[in-house]
Amino acid sequence: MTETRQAEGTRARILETALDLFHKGSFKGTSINQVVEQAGITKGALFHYFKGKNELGYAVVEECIQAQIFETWVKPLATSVDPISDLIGILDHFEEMMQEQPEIVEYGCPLNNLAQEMSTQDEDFRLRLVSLYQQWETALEKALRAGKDAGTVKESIDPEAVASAIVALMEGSIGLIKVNRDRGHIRKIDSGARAFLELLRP
Amino acid sequence: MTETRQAEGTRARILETALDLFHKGSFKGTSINQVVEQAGITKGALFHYFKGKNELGYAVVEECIQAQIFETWVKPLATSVDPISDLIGILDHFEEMMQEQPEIVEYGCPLNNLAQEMSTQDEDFRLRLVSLYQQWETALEKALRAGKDAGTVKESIDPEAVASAIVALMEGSIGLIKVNRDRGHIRKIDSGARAFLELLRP
DNA sequence: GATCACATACCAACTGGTCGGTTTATTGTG
DNA sequence: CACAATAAACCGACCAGTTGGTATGTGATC
Repeated sequence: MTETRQAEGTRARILETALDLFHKGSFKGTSINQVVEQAGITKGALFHYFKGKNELGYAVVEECIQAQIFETWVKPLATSVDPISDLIGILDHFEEMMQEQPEIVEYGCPLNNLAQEMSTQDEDFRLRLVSLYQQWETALEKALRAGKDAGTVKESIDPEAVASAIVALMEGSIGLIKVNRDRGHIRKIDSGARAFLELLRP
Repeated sequence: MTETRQAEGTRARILETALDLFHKGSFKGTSINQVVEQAGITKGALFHYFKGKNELGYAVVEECIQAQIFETWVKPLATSVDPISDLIGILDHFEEMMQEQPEIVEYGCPLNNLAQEMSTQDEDFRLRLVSLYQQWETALEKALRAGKDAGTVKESIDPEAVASAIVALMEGSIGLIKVNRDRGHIRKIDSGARAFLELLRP
């Protein structure tokens, strides 16, 4: 209501800004001052909502990144009986997104970025990050099992192992795309990932 | 000969120390003072050999990491006619290493760590990092082609695309292991990667 | 009048980097 | 061979700027 004080609005803007900066830069590489400046608030406001920089990071993981992973990787597979087709559908969606909002793709996967940077440095970060990976893998594993039952996935595969291999393949591919910015190379990586997924068909 | 001055010895020790710290920590996360302290030298010595922190980083990539990638990923495949078996051999070798020198595995792939952290932040870093990935992919592509000729690799695959998919799978897997430190999970990731590779056999 | 939602001023610690200087090795010259 | 001249190797105090974090204040709301 009031325009000066808006409780949750400020907190949300801090979170949103922090996610953006942590994604385009890194956790250690972005300063609290940067977050404060870009969010258009003050340090007092930030420390009012978060105990410190780390706590802000934890909140970004638990609230923002968790939602992103759920939206793009868990939800689309929730009721899948043909996970390979659905995964390829997600890749198609990425390619569309790359033209509309290139930054989202250019700067890699927020989850992987933070995980690779912070998991060896801070156990509290690590625990929260593994939890997200867990959700992702579980969703895949379930979908692979359903696919096996429906006959859309090769009988011989182990859903648990292949689920984590798919996560590895996805994160690895997104990471490679981030480094090889060249469009030609991106297409190569993309078709490589697709080729691997196709091998899971019966 | 002399014990106080040893020219290349000092430079090598700086490089070695920087690689260690950049690997266990990160580039932005480690300070020049840390490098100086752990190497047992002084700031003057460091800036005598390297123009700045970035130049030190470039040298670490071009001299240290390049050598590591060549040793573990390029050389073993140089004359391969059965790349899948040889790749699985490399994975076996990793498992042995995990018990002797756990740190090398715990902290992930130095190339990927640096690439994910720095490629979006510094173009000079990125260029040097893509060059290493290029060498890796080329070695794989060549081996896959040889495998196809020798009948040890499925005819239908595109060596170029699959080469980058294998790099993605490896980097992704190493990344996941770094986050999921649990031994059980590590074995799951490992067998997932192996399963994917096996699918490339005829 | 207490509490919430911020704002402002400030701090010690640390950052990458510089600078003047000293010590040692190499090299040209007689 | 001596010896001076030059260059390379190295030292450590110092710098301005930035870091994450704090202490105190202020105006609105319950």
